[in-house]
Amino acid sequence: MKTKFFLLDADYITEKKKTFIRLWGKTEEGKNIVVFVKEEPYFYVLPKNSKQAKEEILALLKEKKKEIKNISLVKRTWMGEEREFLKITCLLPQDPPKIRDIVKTLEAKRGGSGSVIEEYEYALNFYRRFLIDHQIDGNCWLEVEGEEVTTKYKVDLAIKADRVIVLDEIHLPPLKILAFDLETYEQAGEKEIVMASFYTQDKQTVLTNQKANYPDWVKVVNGEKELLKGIIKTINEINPDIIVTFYGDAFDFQVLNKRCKAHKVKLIISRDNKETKFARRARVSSARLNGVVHIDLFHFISNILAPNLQTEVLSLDAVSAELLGDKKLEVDYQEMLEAWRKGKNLAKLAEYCLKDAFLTYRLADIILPQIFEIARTVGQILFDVSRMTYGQLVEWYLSRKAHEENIIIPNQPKYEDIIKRRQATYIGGFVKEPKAGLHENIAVLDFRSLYPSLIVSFNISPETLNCPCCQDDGYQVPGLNYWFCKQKEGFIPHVLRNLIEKRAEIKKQLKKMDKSSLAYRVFNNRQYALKVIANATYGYFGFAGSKWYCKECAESCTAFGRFWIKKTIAAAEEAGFEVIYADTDSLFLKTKKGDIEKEATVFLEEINRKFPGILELDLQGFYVRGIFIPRGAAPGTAKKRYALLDKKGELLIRGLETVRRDWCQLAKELQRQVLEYVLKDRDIEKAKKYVREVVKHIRQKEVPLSALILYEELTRPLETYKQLSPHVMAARKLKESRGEVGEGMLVMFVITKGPGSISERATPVELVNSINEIDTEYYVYHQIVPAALRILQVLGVKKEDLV
DNA sequence: TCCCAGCGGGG
DNA sequence: GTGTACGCTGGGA
Repeated sequence: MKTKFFLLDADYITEKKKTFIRLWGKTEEGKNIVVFVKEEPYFYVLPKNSKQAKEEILALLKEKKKEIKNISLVKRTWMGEEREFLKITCLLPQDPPKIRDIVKTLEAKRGGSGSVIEEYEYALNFYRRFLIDHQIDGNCWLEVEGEEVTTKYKVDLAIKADRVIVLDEIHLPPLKILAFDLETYEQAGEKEIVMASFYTQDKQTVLTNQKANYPDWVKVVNGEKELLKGIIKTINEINPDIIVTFYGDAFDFQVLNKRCKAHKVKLIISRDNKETKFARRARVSSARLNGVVHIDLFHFISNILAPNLQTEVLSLDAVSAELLGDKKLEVDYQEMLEAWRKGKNLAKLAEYCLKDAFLTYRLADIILPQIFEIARTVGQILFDVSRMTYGQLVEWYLSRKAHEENIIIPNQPKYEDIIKRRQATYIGGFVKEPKAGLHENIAVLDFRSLYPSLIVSFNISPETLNCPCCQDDGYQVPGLNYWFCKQKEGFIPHVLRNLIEKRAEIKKQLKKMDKSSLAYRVFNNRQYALKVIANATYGYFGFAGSKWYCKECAESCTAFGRFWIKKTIAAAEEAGFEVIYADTDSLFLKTKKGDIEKEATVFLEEINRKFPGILELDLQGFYVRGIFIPRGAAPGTAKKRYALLDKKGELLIRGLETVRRDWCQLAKELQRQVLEYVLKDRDIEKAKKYVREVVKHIRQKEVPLSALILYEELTRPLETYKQLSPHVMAARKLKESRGEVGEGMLVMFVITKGPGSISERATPVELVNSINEIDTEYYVYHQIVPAALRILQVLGVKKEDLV
């Protein structure tokens, strides 16, 4: 029987020493399907002498009583050369690393006979390896041939298949997408779930255990345990293919899991009836529901989209404002606590909760198609791809390409090597420090994909570095004793060149397409996916955890980059521009003679004729005014900081927004206001006056106490702190007064007047009776003045001008 | 100056 | 172990 379906998720199970890949998906008719495919794990051994190595390996495995399926001799490319490898096929997915541990004892460097030099690809994740080997384009249409089997899974169809064929179709099957959000109430670090919202195309509902008068889309249950059961039941009834959350990995699913454990409720949402698992990852674990894809949009926004977003704050509120033009319902934290405590305004909270799910759903509308295309490009599944950083996307893309070209995938560095690699620094991009202060009529130019262009143009790759064939006439790296091969294209330039060409081809086709068509949207996302990978390749060379790490390659990219941007700066100055700031691949220009727009356009045309290969300078935009703050000009100016005002009156802010919760509300708002006065009103005096006003208000205690609260979290048990920072001291006082203080508690405190350090005077807000107890000078000198000076210092404003 | 610890996202 | 991994900043010592 032949069946066609769209792949959504992949994992594996082991049954009686046999391993099956599970492919979860959806048929064209909308049936949920699972396909089992038998697969065997394997890895490679690079032998010094293959006959001897094979004999010794077999003897050793016999001695250790370790079973394998077989050993065969294969040819693979390694560091640009074809070599003979032993391919060891194993029985179970966990075997390759274990058997590798035995085989490695034969290496000479580990005191063995030396018949084995090294082992490869023993730590590749099993289902990811499967996708690579079968050239499956991540989430794509597949055709399988096999027979139907019965399972206890929540699916309409289960098939045991022997053949998987990849189909080239762009449409999506009917998918049910659910956005979901929780509200919790925290006391002494202990969180309880009090509300949940669900948003799908045809069902929007809120569930809560807090009694009040609600609209009819809110359902009230009795107690938290019933609420948990209700949440699970609601999700299972909706039976979504994809669940989207905003920060669900680190918050919603974590809390849900914890509270389910506390009430002994089983958190089963998966299609194989297994409890929700948390796949361990770098900083947060990911909630994985077998057969149902959980996408936490925050990862993709923070890992991939952030550099291209205006906002530096990645909250649901700020991201929605930018991408959707919509915002969260306004409810501040104090107001929310009050509502839960006193049962006040709960209908508003229900609306707030549903709005969050609604925004998440709408963000998914935009973001999911992008992730789908990246998944197809990289060749891995949605769940993983949606959580990858740039480096990981590049790595899996290269792994897939390596397999296509019979190239061995290099090993991941060991932890000690990562540490060592981190110490090996090299010179980065060229930065011409900005001329501090305000500038008018600015043109911003930048190189189109500078580093990918350089990698392709100068054949920058680990195997082409200092090749013996081009000692005298290779691509010489400016200022370094390296060269790259001119004879043979390296693996990475080869992959990148194809990628850039493919993208150019897609962009050409896009011009002919109807913008409202499905094909247009799909191909536009595809060219974006290719761009994402191309632009990340340089960083990947220099990333310490990278499999294709090559410090010399990364160093050469920046060296070529510096060479060309300096040349461009010189040319711009020659052409009569003032270069007010330049960083790596961008230049900020002013002109004294004539119109900046005309001048810059002419300059662009001229300079682009002179560049080699595919190097090209683009116009990023024109700006009416900008403020530039050099490194070290004010506290907290480690990275690039500037703000530009465009012709439409929109502000483009980089590196200035500070929204840490250890800053009080008043300071955060003040900084934004100062920036607007300076850029929009062009009035430094007004900004100064405004700051002095705020200082006066604080000193006269004319500000609400709530604007002065600092929020900091107790991340560990109170007793374990060596360093008695302000929030720790405040928490101690809280414990004295009411006894309950728990790990994970958000300490809300203010700095009160009196003797001692800031810490000693940090007081829980609930122990403060009036604004008169506040240490106004702390707020003036540690909050307001630094926030203002961060911007105003470069305009010649001094502390004394503000207080 | 160095070191410790929190932030970020969520609520 | 379906591995792991940040970079910056404020405050105390």
